[in-house]
Amino acid sequence: MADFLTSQTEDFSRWYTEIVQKADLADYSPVRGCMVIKPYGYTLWERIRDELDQRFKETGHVNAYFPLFIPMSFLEKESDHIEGFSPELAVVTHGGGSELEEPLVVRPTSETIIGHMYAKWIQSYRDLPLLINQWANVVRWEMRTRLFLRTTEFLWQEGHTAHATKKEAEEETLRILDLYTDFAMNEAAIPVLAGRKSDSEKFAGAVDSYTIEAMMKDGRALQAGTSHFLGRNFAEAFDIQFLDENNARQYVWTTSWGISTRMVGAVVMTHGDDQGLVLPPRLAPIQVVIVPIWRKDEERSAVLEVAQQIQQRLNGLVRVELDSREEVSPGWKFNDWEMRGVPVRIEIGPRDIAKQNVMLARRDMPGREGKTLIPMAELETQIPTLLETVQAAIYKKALDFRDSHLQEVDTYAEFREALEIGFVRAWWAGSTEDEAAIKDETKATLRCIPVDQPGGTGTCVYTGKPATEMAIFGKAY
RNA sequence: CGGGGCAUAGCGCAGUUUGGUAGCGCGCACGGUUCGGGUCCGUGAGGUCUGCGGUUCAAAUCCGCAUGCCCCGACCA
Repeated sequence: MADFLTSQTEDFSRWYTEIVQKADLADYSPVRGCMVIKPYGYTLWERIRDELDQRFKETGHVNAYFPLFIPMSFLEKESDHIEGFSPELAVVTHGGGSELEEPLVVRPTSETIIGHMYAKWIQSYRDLPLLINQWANVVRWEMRTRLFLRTTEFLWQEGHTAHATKKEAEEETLRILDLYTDFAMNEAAIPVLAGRKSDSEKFAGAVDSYTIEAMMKDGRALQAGTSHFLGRNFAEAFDIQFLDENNARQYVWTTSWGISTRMVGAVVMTHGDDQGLVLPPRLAPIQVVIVPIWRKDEERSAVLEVAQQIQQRLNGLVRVELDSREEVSPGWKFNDWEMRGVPVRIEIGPRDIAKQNVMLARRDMPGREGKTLIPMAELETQIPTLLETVQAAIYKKALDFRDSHLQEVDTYAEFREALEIGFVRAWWAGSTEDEAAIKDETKATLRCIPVDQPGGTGTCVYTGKPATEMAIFGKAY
């Protein structure tokens, strides 16, 4: 195995920390809990951002930008909201050399300031629905941080919508949940469980929170995106009212939803292996890398010339890069690009040029079995197909892993045993206190009550009461 | 914020027990060699030993305080 990287089985969490740094995704900053996202990691985030943004636009949303600073008093207007966030707020008390009259909060999320503005902007039912998203940084003062998974400052998008009816707002909440699910599966190749959060796990200020839960390669759960139905909580707190068709004053119904740079961590921990990152082709900053191989000087220019031709032919078709570095050997480059998770590698040397072939190597199938020799003429047709094949293959692999680590159980004894392996699905009719007790006893939390239910009834795995829903439990990040 | 650990070259570490002029591997620079799965050899650059204070003829080493980071618990996208 690779001796430059701790293996996943030896210490998964160490593997994660090492690969994030070695693959140049991110680096630690001088400020506690913060990270620098390096160009390769940021490009990956840009790919995530662009795909999501396109989906938001397709569903009628527009982007705007709201300020970083929020008056402290705004957060206090919604009691659950301030209670949930106050322990993790960064507060600015001084500006321009003197103490501020009212402290400013660095946004942990923007419901309040957006609520304030929506109250101004919304007058009539004709102003609704209002569908705005923003791409922003937010700050939450976390106790324990990990690169991408939980940092003091992180990047995300937060959508904030206002609707005339409860039904519309609930539909919006679920539409976004579907959108997130679709993104996770089709772009990030991450199978997720979409469902509702329990009361104890839901967003501070929400009526209902929905989540997409992903399983990492160590069997632990990662909340990869959330969509909240906020009811009229923020509408009442910020007095967001409109006149309906009958000239009656009504409060709006709002939603909010977000996906953050944590998604980068989800990609890393879903697909990575002992050689390093394995990136899904649709999100990979570099989809194809060309590694030229030569022995003698006279071969060098010939090989490089063909390699450049290949690059030009593929340019525009896929994201391709030519590695013409002379100070490292081809073998070194193979390992280097595998560590960085590039989905497909083209190897081209004098032998191939003589026969007008190129060697293709798949990142998801290390070693010889992932290599295919193809005629050079077929590059334009074979490469895009191969990328889609790899995309499908890594999704299948992740899905098989998830399914083989998710067990359905009837008894609490089985429940505890199954948690050692991964997720548990069980009938559930417990209370918030029961959830807390389970967490004490097993360290597992209720991840979600899946949208897709088997139907029928059963017996609650913990309380023994009759249950109408099944829930997913797991140990979470 | 509670419990534990660590801080020495860009990175990973030894040296600290028993105080005596700073060392190894990787990386980096240069030269050569190699190149179809992390080549090999040589030369070289690089350190207020986290900070402040104390003990001592002498401190990376002993003592005190401070700071930062990592791991384990309570909170979280």
